[in-house]
Amino acid sequence: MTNTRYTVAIHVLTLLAYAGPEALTSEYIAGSVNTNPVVIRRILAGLREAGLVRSQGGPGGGWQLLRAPEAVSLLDVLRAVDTEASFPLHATPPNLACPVGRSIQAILTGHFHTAQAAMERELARVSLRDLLEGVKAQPA
Amino acid sequence: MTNTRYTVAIHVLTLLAYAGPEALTSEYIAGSVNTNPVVIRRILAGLREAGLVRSQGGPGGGWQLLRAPEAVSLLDVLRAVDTEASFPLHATPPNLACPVGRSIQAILTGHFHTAQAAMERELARVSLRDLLEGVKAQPA
DNA sequence: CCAATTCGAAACCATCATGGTTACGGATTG
DNA sequence: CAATCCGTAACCATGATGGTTTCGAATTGG
Repeated sequence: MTNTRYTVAIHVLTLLAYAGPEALTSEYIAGSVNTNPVVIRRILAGLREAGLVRSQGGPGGGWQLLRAPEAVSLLDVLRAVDTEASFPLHATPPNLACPVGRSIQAILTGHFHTAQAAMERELARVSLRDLLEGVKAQPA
Repeated sequence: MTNTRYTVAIHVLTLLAYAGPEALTSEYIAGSVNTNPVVIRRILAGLREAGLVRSQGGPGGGWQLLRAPEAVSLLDVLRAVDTEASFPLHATPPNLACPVGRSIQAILTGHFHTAQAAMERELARVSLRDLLEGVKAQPA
């Protein structure tokens, strides 16, 4: 999994929280992330669908955070980008004539879900505000 | 991450545990997983480096589990295949001239590590023996 | 010693996800 | 009306992944 969208999404949301009510353009944001504005718009489009941000066209437009930073958890962001962080099963279905092949997927699904849930519990404990505090505590 | 090696590794190890002391050939194992023998050998080569299995060439050869099923956890398997399950950071380094860009990676690394650790704690609680019991409890 | 078996490893390929880029239309602002 | 900015499609290079073929080497057992 070399999918960096989750990290970029968190970065961008933290930047928006840092900026407060001011709208930031995708070009400006891309300057902080160090990538292309279209990449930023793609990711922010998903976050908009999740109700986390809004966009505004035209001069003076850009992107704004719709919730208070303490009301957005890292789990919220994960759900918004939906980068299926779980464990993928087999590429091709196992042999159903084999006792192990027949049942392994159902068994693993349960255990993977439990592990995933434990991870999500931790992500739910961290908010954008926590990240902001970390950023501001940074030495110049 | 559409990396199925972890799931296949667990499947194969469960199959070896199911077979007991008998050695299974990569071709036989591939029949259960429903893939190519070389794919199986590739994955098992990694598990051998981790000390989980051994291989034997020639007629009557094949693969055997080196530990008791209850002594192999899903976390052991994850470490063995080392499919960096964590969250990748930025594709290109963020802009260090931006306060958020400068500090976001270090901050996220800590939180990601905490979440990853919680997931691994759950994986450590499940052993191959648990999976075997699930397989054997399966209706014919 | 020989033949069959099995792994080991390299090489190659098709497929797919990803991030980056260009381009252009549409909406908004002033 | 002109400038700004998003929305979206299209295209591309890159890399990871799983599958496949092939051949050599080691081992086993007659």
